[in-house]
Amino acid sequence: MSAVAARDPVTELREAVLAAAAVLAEAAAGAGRRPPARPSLDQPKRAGQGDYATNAALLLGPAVGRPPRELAGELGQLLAATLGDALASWEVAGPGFVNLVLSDGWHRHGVRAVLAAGSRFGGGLAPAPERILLEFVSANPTAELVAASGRHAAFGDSLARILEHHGHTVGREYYFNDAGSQVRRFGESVRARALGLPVPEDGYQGEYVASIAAAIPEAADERVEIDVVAARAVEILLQRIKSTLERYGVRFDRYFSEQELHAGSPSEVTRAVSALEQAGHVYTAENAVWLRTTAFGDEKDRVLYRSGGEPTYLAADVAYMQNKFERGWERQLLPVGADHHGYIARLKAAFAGLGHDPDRLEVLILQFVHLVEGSERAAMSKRRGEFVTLDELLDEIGVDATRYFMLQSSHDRTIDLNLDLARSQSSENPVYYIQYAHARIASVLRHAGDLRVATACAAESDWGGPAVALEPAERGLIRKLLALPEEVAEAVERRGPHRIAAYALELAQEFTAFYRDCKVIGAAPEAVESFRLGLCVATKGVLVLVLGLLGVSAPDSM
RNA sequence: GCCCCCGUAGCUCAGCUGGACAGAGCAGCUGCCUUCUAAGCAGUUGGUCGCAGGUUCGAAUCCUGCCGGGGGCGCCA
Repeated sequence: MSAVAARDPVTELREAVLAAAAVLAEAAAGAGRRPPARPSLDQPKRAGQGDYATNAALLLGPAVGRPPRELAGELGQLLAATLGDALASWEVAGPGFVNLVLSDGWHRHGVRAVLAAGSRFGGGLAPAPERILLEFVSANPTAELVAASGRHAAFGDSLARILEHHGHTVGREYYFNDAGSQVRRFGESVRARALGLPVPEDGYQGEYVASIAAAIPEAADERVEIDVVAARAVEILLQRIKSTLERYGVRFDRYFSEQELHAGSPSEVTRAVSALEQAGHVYTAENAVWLRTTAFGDEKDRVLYRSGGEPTYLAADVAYMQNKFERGWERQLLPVGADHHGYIARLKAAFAGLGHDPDRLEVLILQFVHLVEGSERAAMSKRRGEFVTLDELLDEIGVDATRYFMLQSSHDRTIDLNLDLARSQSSENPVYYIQYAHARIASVLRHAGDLRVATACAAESDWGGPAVALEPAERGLIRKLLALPEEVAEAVERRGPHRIAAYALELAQEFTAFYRDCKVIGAAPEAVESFRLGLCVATKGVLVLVLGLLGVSAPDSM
């Protein structure tokens, strides 16, 4: 818990509102009485409704049996007393909102706070920091990464960055299946290609398989076991996947091989299943070994070992979850594709069966990325080889546009990707608008010169007093900067990087309005120029910060 | 049949643990480059928030039903 970071002006303001609401609640109904819901502190969209507005009195009214507008008046008086000079004016509005107008001094102080916090601004606010393991992408190394993987990669990477900024410790892992039937099938497809034979019906048809086969001299040698060919092929593909991810700016702490879980005696899979067995959740029927997931709300029990004795993927997944837990990760996040939704219940059941709190395993569903051609929806099947690879997408529209495109939508919304449209519109991607704002600031600062900027940003610099009124565009930009802490908190709470993408765009818009209305270089008196330079530096810092959270670059010129 | 997600402006989407006349980008139309970057700015056109009920002082937001789109219901993952 960072005391410095917690002292951002909006958090202070929110605390003041909560405190005032609590005073009113207690006065009405005795100590211990609290408002029924958390009062809002919004920035109203419409002019004339204050810089901030709270519905505290509206929530309190029914709870204490008094008219909201009357309570709102008392709330305003309490706030005026608490906030002193920071509050320029307040009013009761509508059914009982309290609209607050903050002073120019409060706004100037806000810019100082942003500058002082630097790259830590808006961060470190997690009330209870946790050790979180985020497993994402985890695409099987039987094909190159497809465009849809770009969504998973961008989502997971950005979420990790946001969680870290909020104060959590995050581990990023890519789990890959290098055992089991799909891998064997892949090996068979590679061999078929090497021998010039038709690829099996249920095999992998894509052209890339031929290039893999060509890279494995022993693939055509039928004396070499298929598992060896499969292993070599997996190794090659994993390398390709890693380089694509690197190009995409996505980092993993570890690539976790499924085979690790099957190795040793007893293996981790064996140990995990034993643990479930000792807890009484395992039984044998029809020669197969079953996990009683129905005891935890699943609709039917699931097989751990098939009748032939082979472990299922579920068995390995259970072992991996246990492995993560034993390494000290207290929360596990697992973004998966929408086609895995039926898998959630059994994973949570197994997690609970191992004795863990199922709330600490969060499976997040990412809806699909649909490839659209014209108005047709095209299928993307890895086996048939009909897909756009992530590399192709990056070739076409670049890393920054791809990441922003993937991150701007909420994870529960399907993304339609029209390659032609993406190509023709890539220059209209909002990401460039944001980057452009950053480049403009960089240009302004270049014109001012390092020395001038440094003196302007010094803590003791003169930024003008009450005699110099701030422009509306300045005040608006400052409030947008100060909104970052709650935006980050919101993005964390919802596991929603798209909130940061939207915020970045709004911030760029506010800056552009400021740039339009407020000349920086040469503004008079000098204190105004100093203040505006400080505001530019603060804005640039926050843009760098949020673009960083999205994994997007912040160029100094465009 | 059962389960999950979505249905907001011509297009792509924010807003959805209820709040004050519905937001942005793009596209369209009209203007603006001797002025800190025109990848920009100003103005303008455009929406019964899928439909119908319900809860509420107040519903795009919560509940129910229906319609439409996507996905899932194997000893595949």
